[in-house]
Amino acid sequence: MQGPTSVPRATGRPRSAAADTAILAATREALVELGWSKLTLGDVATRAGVAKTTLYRRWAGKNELVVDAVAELFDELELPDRGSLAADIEGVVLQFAVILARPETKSGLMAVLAESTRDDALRARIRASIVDRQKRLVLAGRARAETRGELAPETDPEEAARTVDLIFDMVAGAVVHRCVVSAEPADEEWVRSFTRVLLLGLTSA
Amino acid sequence: MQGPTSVPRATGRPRSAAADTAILAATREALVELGWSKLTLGDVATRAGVAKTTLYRRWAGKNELVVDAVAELFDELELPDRGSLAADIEGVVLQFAVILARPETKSGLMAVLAESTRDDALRARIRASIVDRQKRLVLAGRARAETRGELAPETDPEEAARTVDLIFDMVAGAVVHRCVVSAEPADEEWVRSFTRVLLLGLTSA
DNA sequence: CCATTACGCTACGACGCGTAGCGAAACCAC
DNA sequence: GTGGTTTCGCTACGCGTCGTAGCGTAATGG
Repeated sequence: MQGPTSVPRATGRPRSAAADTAILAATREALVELGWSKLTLGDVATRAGVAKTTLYRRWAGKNELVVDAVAELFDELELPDRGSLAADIEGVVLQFAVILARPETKSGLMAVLAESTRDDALRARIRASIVDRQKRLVLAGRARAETRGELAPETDPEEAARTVDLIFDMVAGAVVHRCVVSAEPADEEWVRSFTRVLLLGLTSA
Repeated sequence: MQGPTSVPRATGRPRSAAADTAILAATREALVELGWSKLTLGDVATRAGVAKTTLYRRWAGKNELVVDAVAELFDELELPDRGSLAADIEGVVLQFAVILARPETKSGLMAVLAESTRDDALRARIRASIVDRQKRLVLAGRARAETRGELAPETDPEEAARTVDLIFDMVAGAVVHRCVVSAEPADEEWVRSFTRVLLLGLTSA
């Protein structure tokens, strides 16, 4: 999912990897300054120092380009061991909030999500590049909590999958809504309150 | 917040109210068929049977038009008394999910939210027309639960406001994420699971 | 050296945007 | 009625972006 058409030809002049990174960086820069609707591919090409045609040879359009540009922002998410399930969740939620606080993340992610409601291929690309990629955090956190004895190991795999999806919807949904719609900072205090409600709801079973 | 410039002139030809409703309906229809980015104001005007200039006399642009068109969709939300707090929440969450399942709601709402990240005036319009307008449901549900004795009355008004905001972020965020990002139906089973976690988290205080 | 592919550049038609100008229509005050 | 005022439908226009085609050049491998 990284980059455009990831099929390297055996012969001929190879594609410039530097151009890829320059284009994606220029896209994020343009997202910050212009937002989604005023972002033009010609402007991105100029910022990146490449020709507009080069951009069109690698990406089909605005949507695909922005998905790749935004996806890289989420790769820095980690799940450091903070000793308890509550602390682990607070940590990763706070990281998520920091990334979402950036204007390029908000503008880009929301816009491609809006487009994905009428474009199944785009939605699949988003899921593969961003959503499913980060669901690993939920799985890792659950596994770590089970080894600590904080959570009972789930026997039914289908039920476990449903729970993971529910947690992901609740965490990502609440943080996005807080940052984008309510437009107020998801700071430590808010994250603590949210984590407390979530964890109490999950463990009071 | 209803309609465009809500200052009726004392003299002169009055603005056609039928044109307003026709334009908003045409906007929703175009959102279903074309989505946000391919929606053009010329096309909307043709569908509504009005001139393009008439449209520009009432709305400043695509953003404001779609906000008003989408806001009407949420006005049908109600909070019928179902006997218990859990049932009340399940009912309103399910209504919310039904509205969000419509393609015009998903495409329109997500798009204007994306634009609002770079436009403070638009964000204010969204909050006034949609978000704050529906926060009444949370307040009504809490009040009803207090009279039932299911919830202890909150004494600190500031703490109460924070709790209402948190609940709203969790409910709206989770449903939106489920419908738009996960792209799976927020059916009765999912709503029951979600409500159970939310309610247990809130009442285990 | 030659085939192959990527690159930069220019130019082009197509299309939506947002506005200006016009005559006709609908309303109110007198 | 009559005049003043505002809206409406229509046409036309300049502007900017889109996405593509064509060309010569640069970079790789056989």
